[in-house]
Amino acid sequence: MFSQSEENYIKAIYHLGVEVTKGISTNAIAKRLETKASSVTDMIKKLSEKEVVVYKKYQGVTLTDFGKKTAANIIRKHRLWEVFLVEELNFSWDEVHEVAEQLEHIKSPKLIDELDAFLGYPKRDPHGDPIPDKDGNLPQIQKSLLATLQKNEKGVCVGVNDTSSEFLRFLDKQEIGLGQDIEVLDKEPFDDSFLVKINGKEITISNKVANNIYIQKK
Amino acid sequence: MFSQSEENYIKAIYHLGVEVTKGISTNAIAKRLETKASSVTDMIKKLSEKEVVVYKKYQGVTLTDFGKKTAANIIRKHRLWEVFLVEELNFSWDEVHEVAEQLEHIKSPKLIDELDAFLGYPKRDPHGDPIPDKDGNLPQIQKSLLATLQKNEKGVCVGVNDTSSEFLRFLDKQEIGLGQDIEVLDKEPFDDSFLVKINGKEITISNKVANNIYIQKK
DNA sequence: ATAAATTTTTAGGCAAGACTAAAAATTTAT
DNA sequence: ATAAATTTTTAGTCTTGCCTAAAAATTTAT
Ligand SMILES: [Mn+2]
Ligand SMILES: [Mn+2]
Ligand SMILES: [Mn+2]
Ligand SMILES: [Mn+2]
Repeated sequence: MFSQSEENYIKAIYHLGVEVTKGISTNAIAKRLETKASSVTDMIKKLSEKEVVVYKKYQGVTLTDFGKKTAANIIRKHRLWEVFLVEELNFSWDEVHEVAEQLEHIKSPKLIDELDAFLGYPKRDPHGDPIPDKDGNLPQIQKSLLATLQKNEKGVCVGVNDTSSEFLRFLDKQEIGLGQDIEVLDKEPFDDSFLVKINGKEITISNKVANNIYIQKK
Repeated sequence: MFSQSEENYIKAIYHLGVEVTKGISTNAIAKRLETKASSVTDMIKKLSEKEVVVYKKYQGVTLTDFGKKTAANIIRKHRLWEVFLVEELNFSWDEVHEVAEQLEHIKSPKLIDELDAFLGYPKRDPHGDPIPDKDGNLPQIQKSLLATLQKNEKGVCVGVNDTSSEFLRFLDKQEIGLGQDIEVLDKEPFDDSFLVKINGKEITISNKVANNIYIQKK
């Protein structure tokens, strides 16, 4: 069994390691967990002894298969709880993260499977992120950033990159959410902003925003 | 905010303090939490500084009003989660304790109120114990031990004293549960056992068992 | 009332997980 | 290629929460 702290490190390493072949740097982990590099080195050594990561001094870390599976399980719990909070307890998608961050550490073999069944085996969390299955398999869907769409292309919103409350509330205000159809009417070369049609309305979206919305082209 | 450990101490002191006017002894707390007396003394000092308990050396501790309210809130969370596990996630009443012991420490103002509403504001947990309201008020019901019933008296099962898995599974086997009608047909002076009628069946119940079942006379 | 037994506290330590400051290694710039 | 900058590790410390062993206080027995 892993401590809460160990689990947070494992999850951080997993997330930092998506689409990266090299070892994850000490500093990157420290930054993500808002801690100091020296603390990370300490923890890395422990995780290395527990065979969760492979670690060579100054080379960064990589998750072992065991580590990846462990990470997937924590993420599975995190995302299932997020679904529960939004679907059953009236949380909005910008309120769930902090609580799920705690709930993901609850240890109970039965709890998470029953929760999964109770929720109807959801495939994605409230932010559009896929929920790993019991064996840690994570279904990848094909998605692209709204920013990559060309003029007159259409897509449907399937996720967000930035999951901060600020951004999510901004999207709420603009009436942008998962499943929403989005059409690029025009691109402004001056500031790379987008004129899009959402919900029948035409609105302007900054490049930064367009780079934080995932869509599926259609 | 209190740490998980602090919360467990507060809860233990609360439970030990029910119907006791004197201070709760260090040893009693140690026994309940399966820890050492010296550890208890350490923690007691900390809780005393935080004004959760009143403590005089060698005199045991008493919860302050603030401490009582804090305890009630933890117990509220524990019991609401137990209801959730049994009512929604197919846990049986002997499986919930360990998980609720973890869930009770989740910090979220919104979570527990929404859970309460989601569950339909339950008044009692799966073991018949009352659920404190938001302000820490705990409705006391009138209940007595089955062992206090006289021959030919009847009652309905409203709770259990021992909440161990062993005892609860034993009750399941005997088909004894909350809401069950129980009639004392006879008392055996030799071993103080009881002949009772439950579910139309006549069964013999040891004195020990009779001292762990709460009933409401009728 | 004194002695014995029990309870409680103190003293000293340990492990986890964090931190600061300094040393060592690596990477980047010139 | 060397120097400068950056990253990473080490060394030493701190807090929390636990432990054992011993001392002190209280309670119980004679
Ligand atoms: Mn977490
Ligand atoms: Mn999410
Ligand atoms: Mn607990
Ligand atoms: Mn209960």
